[in-house]
Amino acid sequence: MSQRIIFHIDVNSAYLSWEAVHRLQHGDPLDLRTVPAVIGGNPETRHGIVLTKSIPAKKFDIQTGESVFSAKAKCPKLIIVPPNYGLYMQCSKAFGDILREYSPLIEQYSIDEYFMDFSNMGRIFKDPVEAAYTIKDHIKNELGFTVNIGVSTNKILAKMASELKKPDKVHTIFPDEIPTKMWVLPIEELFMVGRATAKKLRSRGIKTIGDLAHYDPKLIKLFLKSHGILVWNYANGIEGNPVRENRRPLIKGIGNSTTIPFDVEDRKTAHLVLLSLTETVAARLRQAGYYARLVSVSLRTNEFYNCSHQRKIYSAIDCTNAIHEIACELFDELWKGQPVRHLGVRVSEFCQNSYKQLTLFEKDYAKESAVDKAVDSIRARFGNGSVFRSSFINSGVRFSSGGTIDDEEYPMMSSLL
DNA sequence: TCTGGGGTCCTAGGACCC
DNA sequence: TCTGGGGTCCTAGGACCC
Repeated sequence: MSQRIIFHIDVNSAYLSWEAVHRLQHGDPLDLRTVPAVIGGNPETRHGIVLTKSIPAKKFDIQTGESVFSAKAKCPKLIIVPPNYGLYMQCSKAFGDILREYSPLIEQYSIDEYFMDFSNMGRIFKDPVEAAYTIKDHIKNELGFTVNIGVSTNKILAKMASELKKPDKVHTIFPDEIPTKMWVLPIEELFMVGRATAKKLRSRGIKTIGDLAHYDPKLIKLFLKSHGILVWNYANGIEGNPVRENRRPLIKGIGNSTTIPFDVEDRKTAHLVLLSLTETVAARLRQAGYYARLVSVSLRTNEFYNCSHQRKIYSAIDCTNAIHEIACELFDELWKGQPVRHLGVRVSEFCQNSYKQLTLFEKDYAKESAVDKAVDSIRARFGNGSVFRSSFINSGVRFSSGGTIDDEEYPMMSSLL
């Protein structure tokens, strides 16, 4: 088999670039990419973290994930723009459509990243690096935002290459370039080495990707288990997964969680928040055509203590009330009376059919299911706010929170590339 | 002082059974 | 009463990604 050629295409400061282009197109004279700016949530509703920063903002040492408050302290003139996920979905799709003109084999990896298999394009494009420049410029000219393209022989090397100098660049990390381009980088830069792993590696004197690559893999496995083998292979550029066309993604779980604008101190309000979370979870579950056998509730206190509780159910369910009832029981078992900052509901362990045969002590949700079906179709036609439960009126809790159900879902990445 | 939300995968410990 | 392993299932929590 001949050598593969893989591209990784990554939008530079995606959310911020997309917002900048959107504003320019609507007559705003300011290009957000040229000034210190971030996409960030609203601190007043306790959603205040930085999601994406401009390159000028980066010069003030503003980090993704830090609080808007501290980012502002680093740069008082910082412009803060709220996220607009609908816009991002549109940009992501337009971006993918251009890529499809260059190779039929592309895989969306996240909202702003694609892999492309360029192995069999040799007849049309003489030099893959030249082709990468063409694609990069095509996207810039047609859509107005810039990308980095990494070119190599597998996904991990292509992905590492696209992370090198930004923005608007094409880089290669071919196997013979690993020592000069990848091994010199600090260990934190390696894909799948996060804070915890970096700390463990550094405590053993492993400071660069090269240090890890040369370390005895048996010793790495002793203290990092299977994850150690994964990152050791990545450090050596070893990875062989194919670029897969996005088939209907096999979803493993559906969840919805929210930081509540105020601390919840009573059961009743907590149950209402759980209902608003369950509404979207259950609707998405039904839309996917699944029934769930596991319900989980997660909780964060005002002191940032996290805990969760889950229950396996022996007849799979998809009905809002059934899921909500279990979520409330789980919450009541979990909650020790602390002020609650954040709540989450998640369903998983899917199957295609529910067993209609009721076991002893189980409720028949047939009527509720009929109501769910009717409400789903009304919301599909008239919008999510067209029907909601009266219990939310004057409660201070929003009737629906989290992801909408009509948005096209984009695939989630896994650690396996 | 402030610290989001959506996922996936892995591990450890306990229950239970043979 | 005290002593084993091995296997599966369930639950909680942690690590990582964007």
